[in-house]
Formats: sequence, C-alpha cells, structure tokens
Amino acid sequence: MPKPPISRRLAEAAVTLFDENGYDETTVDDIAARAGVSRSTFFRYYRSKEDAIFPDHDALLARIDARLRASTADTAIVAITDAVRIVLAHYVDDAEVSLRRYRLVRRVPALRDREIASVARYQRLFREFVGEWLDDSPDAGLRAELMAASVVAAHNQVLRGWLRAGGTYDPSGPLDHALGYVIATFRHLEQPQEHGEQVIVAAFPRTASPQAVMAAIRRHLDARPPSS
Amino acid sequence: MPKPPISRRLAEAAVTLFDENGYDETTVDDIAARAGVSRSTFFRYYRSKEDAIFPDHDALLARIDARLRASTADTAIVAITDAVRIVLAHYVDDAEVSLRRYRLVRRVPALRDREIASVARYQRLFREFVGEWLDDSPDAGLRAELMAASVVAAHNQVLRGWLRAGGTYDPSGPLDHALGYVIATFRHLEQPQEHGEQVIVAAFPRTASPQAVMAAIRRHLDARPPSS
DNA sequence: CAGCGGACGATACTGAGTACCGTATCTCTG
DNA sequence: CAGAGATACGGTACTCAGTATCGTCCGCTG
Repeated sequence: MPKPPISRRLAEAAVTLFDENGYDETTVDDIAARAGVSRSTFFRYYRSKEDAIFPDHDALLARIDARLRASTADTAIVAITDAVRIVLAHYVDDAEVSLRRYRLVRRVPALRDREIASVARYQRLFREFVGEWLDDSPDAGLRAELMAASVVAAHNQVLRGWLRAGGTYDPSGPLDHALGYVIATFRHLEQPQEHGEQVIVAAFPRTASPQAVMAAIRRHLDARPPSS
Repeated sequence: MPKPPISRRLAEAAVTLFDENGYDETTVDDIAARAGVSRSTFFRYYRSKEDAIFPDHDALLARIDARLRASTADTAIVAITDAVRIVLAHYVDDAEVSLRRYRLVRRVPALRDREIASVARYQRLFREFVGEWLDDSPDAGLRAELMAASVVAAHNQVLRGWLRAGGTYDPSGPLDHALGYVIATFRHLEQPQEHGEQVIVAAFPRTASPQAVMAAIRRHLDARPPSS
C-alpha cells in the first residue's frame, strides 16, 4: 500500500491542524512535520500556507480550460454549463473535505480572500471564453463580463446553499435551475439580430393555449410603432 | 501649511516606492522612512503592506453602506446605481492615483488578489442590500446574488475600460449605459408571476408576421413537457 | 501644577517565504 | 558494470512582514 503523494499528505495535514489548533496557530513547520516531510518540501508543493487547503485549484482550472476549449460557439452554452458542473462536482465528490474547508474559510479572513481570488480566476476564464464566442458588437465586452459573473454567482449561490445544509443533498438539480435562470436571462439578449431588424420579447403564461398566445401576440404587434 | 495626515503620506510613499523600485523590493521600513514615520506607525495605519495602496477602501465601503441604508425598496434601484456611481467617482476624482494603482495592480499578484477581495466586499454589501429588498420567493437569494454580481461586473467593465484608455474621458455615460443594461436584464425577471403560473419567454424577429410567430410558438409549445 | 490618555518610536520576536547547498536516488549511456 | 546527469528532498541561513511590548512625549483637563 503506497503512501499517498506528498501534496495530498500536506493538504490533509494542513486542514487537520487548522481545524485542531487554528490557522494562525499552525505553522508551516507543523504541517510539514505532520506530513512527514521538510518545510522546504512544503514550499515545493505549495506556493504559500494558504494554498495548502486548495490543493486542486490549478488542476481544476486546467480541466475547465480544456472543456471550454473543446467547444465551439454552437456548443458554447453546453460547455459553460459543463464547466460549472465540473467545479461543483469537484466539491461534491469529496464532501467531507469541502465541508471542512468551508468551515475554515468562514473563520479565517486570509483563507476567505484566497478563495475569493481563486473564484475570480474561474470567472476570468469564463469571461475570456464567452468573449471569444460573442461577436464584435458594441456591448460584447459588457455581456461577456455579465455572463461570466452571473454564471459564477449562480454556482456560488448553489454551492453555498449545499455547504450550509451540510452537504446533505445532491445540488445538481438546484444548479441546473440556477443556470437555466441565468441562461434565460441572457439568451433573450443574445439572439442574433437579423440584418438590423429588431427583436421583441413577449412573455405569457406557460399554460396559455395557442389561441390565447396568439391573441396576446396580436395585441402586442398591433400596439407596436411602424417599423422603420 | 500643515503636513498631510500620516495615512496619506504613507499611501503616497507606498505608491511612489512601488512604482520606482517594485513592490517586492520595497520594504515597509522604506515606506515608513519615506513618509517620515516609524514602521510601528505604518502598522497603526495599515493592516498590511498591501493595504497601503488602498487607503480609502473602508471609508468608501462605509459611504456606500450609508447610501444604501438611506433607501427603501421603492428607491432601491436608484440607491444601487448611486452607490455604484460613488465607487466610480472615487476613482475618477483622483485619476492620477487610480491610474498608478491600476498599473501596479496589473503587475503584482498580491495586489491583484487584494483588489479582488476588496471588490468582493462591495459585492457582498450589494447582495445583502438587494436581498433585503427582494421578497421571500424561492429564487430571491439567487436573484440577489445575480444582481449584485452583475452590478459589480458592469462597474468593473466600465472602470477597466476607462483605466485602459488612460482616464481620458468621463466614464459616467458608459456606466449609465451598462447599469441600464443590467437593470433591463433583471427588471423583466422581476415582473410579478401570476399566482404560481409559470412564464415562458419567447423572442422572435420584430417583423415576423403573426402567422410565422404563431408557427414558431406552436413548435415551442408542442416541444415542452406536460405541465404538472 | 499633576495626572491621564493617546500617539509615536524603538526593540525584540515569530513565522512565512526565499535562496542555496549537500546528499541520496534513479535513469540512461557507454 | 561505472559514471554522469537529473531530480527530489532535507537542512540551514536569511529577509522581511507582521505582532507585542515598553518607554517617552505631548496635549488636555481639573
């Protein structure tokens, strides 16, 4: 039975000691000793003390990047939702670690700031990706920014709900719901405009009969100003 | 002519030295000496080396908090847009410092992370505020999260455009435009739902004939799952 | 005046983080 | 096989951000 890799042992030691003794009271020497390696080795594996409890961040970023790169504009929405699911699954697959980390991050400002910086990296990746997908219309930059921020915000909302509830349910349903909300919000703004023609939006009850829908739309069309 | 307050002298010394010598190459002793005070005094005014170039963050947060608290649900959108304008004006009013800081932050990861954490604090403030404003519907939390993230993202987009252009124009027009976009996006989702009925959103070319619209909607309705 | 509180400087210390060197191990090549 | 090179690790010295403490000075109040 081979020992787990050093990086994992260090991460486990860090979370355990932070839990037992507190973040500020735990030194890097303590962590290294608990993992059975030297302090130098700690800094070979982690850039800083804070990074030890986010051991998979770079790998996860790389996975997301790969997933996004494997898509085209046609499959972009699927790719983004997949990428977000990859992130959430990462937390859910190791719920115990995620819950411990969550409790730590809530208590320690330095870890909170680190996590925020990590999330910003996901967001930047999404934004760059969405920016490539959007055309060069005047608001493309703004839309990319907004969509990336919204996707990440939705994910965080779902994740935090799951963590707050102690990881007791499968959060993929709520994530689908939240992403659907985001996508619905932005999709109506993403419809390609057909050669300068304008698009109108009409909303009506889901249970409306085709006749009722038609009547509502006719009213709407009758009320619009003459097209230029 | 009284000397400027110590906190300002320290902040100015920090930015100047970071510019001249680099962030990592500048010590807290250097900054304190340049400002004519001791190192102890530096840490009396700033919690950390990084904080020295964000001297007004807490004061700005307090102003925003006050502005938001002075509003009601009826004036909430105005309050949020005012709060965002307060943030932007803060940068614009001292453009030279903002531009120097921008250049520093782009070059130094530690400062970038610090800025990201600062922005997250604004966002949290907005979210809490929006959360109070929204009713207790199932998606209220999600909506508050999304709106706060969007407002902040829009502001950042505008601010970064202004900074990238060297602060050469008044960014309040673009900010109004971006906020208008965000508010339009969310306003249509804030329409009251009629007694538990679901709403679908359909978009179609403005010039579509009623018959074409009807055909498109019929296809959509035929494709939906049975309503529960 | 004396006493108090607050601001500041100086000093000692801790621990995160960096740089460097030596040693051990492994792999590859002749 | 031996030797060379690469790699991983431990140990050590160091820097500097950040913390705690103490002493001094100054301004204010009674």
